[in-house]
Amino acid sequence: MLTQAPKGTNDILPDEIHRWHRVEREFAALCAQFGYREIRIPVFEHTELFHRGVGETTDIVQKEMYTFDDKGGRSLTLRPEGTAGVVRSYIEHGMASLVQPVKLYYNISAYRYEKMQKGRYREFHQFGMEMFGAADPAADAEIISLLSLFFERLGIGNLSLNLNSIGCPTCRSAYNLLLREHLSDRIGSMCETCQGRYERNPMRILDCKEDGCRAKTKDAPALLDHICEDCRSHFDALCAKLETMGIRYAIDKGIVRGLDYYTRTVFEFVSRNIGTQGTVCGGGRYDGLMEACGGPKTPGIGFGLGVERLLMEMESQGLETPAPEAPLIYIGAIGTAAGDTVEALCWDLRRKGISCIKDVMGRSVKSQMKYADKLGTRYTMILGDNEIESGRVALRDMKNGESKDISLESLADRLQKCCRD
RNA sequence: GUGGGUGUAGCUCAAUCGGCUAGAGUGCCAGGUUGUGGUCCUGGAGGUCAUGGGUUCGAUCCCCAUCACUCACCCCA
Repeated sequence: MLTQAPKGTNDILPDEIHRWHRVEREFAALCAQFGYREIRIPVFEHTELFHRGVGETTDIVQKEMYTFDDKGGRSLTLRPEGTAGVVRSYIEHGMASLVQPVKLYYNISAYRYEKMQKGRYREFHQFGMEMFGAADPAADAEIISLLSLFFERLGIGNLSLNLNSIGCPTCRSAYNLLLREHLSDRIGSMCETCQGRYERNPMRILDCKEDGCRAKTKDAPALLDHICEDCRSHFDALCAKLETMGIRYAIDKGIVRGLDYYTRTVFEFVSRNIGTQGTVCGGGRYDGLMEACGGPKTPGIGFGLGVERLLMEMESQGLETPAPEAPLIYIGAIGTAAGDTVEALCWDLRRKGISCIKDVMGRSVKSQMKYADKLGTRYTMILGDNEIESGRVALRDMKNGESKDISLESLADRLQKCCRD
């Protein structure tokens, strides 16, 4: 226990951190390019916020939250996703009075108490983005196009983009009536969960994986075919825009999205090669959320993108991220007197911005060379009494093993030139 | 929450049909004459054989439980 990370958590080790940096950099750059600004929100919030912002009926709220009381008796919860916190921040800081739309992005960890498996962890990481104030399908198109470009920049191919509209509260309640009617004569023979869904949220029945239930819902009406005129034209406009940009998508009438606050557009980017948890990114429009959280009526759209899954997908596609460069030079020392000189020399180089490594273990010359080799430094040099006296050293290029006799004084200049190449 | 698989060195894995100090490769550390890496050679450190019970003269091996890891269901990033 003492020496084991909690279930569902992972260390991100030095050997792999460059992959994270790469996608983080790429995402931040792209967001900036599209005019989104970064926001950082707390890891925990008042529990109430998630009840409201994620939805009482969701699995997340019902059984997956890390909730605890602090010493002041407040109920707090580790964020299970990012949107609710961002919405809270929007309201708290009066962002309604900022230039509209308000375009935000974030890079967060999130926490859900779940049984873990491939691609699903208790602590995981998300890139996310929210745009507030724009109800137009152009906003939906912008968000989706940004994602599409993100994957393109990373070299990720064949993620499929699935698209659906789940309408607005008005057309959804009309549809729910229709669906109940359609199922009324057979609901008795369906699974227990579905019977529960029948009253609460009949749409979810269509999402049931039980074979028996599936067969019985095969010919059920699809919500997409029964949305109102406004929702329909919103959806059609979005599709048209995607086509204009050459972004390929598939309409999937089955996407429901677990979170209660979604309206109209829902979408996901799905991978087929990283296991059952193939949803790399899921998002959609949530025009009712801001109001539900006590803010001004404000349309919104956003997504969450699973970073672990993104990295898994990249790995499965054989996309390598080059490891960062090794330090430029290793400077070895023979004897304690030389050690002091090397110390001073390194300090000088480091202040000049040159990356150099020296011995801190009092090792033999041979060991120091082996060490330099393992570090992969481009150059090495060894300083002893002779060098200090003559002011000249052998600068060794580790790639070809050749040494050049140079003056100690010229070292910094030479190395700085190397850095520029 | 339900079900399956797996737990031996930092890593990848052996072995003992139940029997002496549990092995290899790799990695790590150090040496291979006095001041120079990669290959090679030698040596060293490193294991409560996941944990706790049980069966047995004797368990790393058999049985049970627990825990962890892992995959799938549910659901989602």
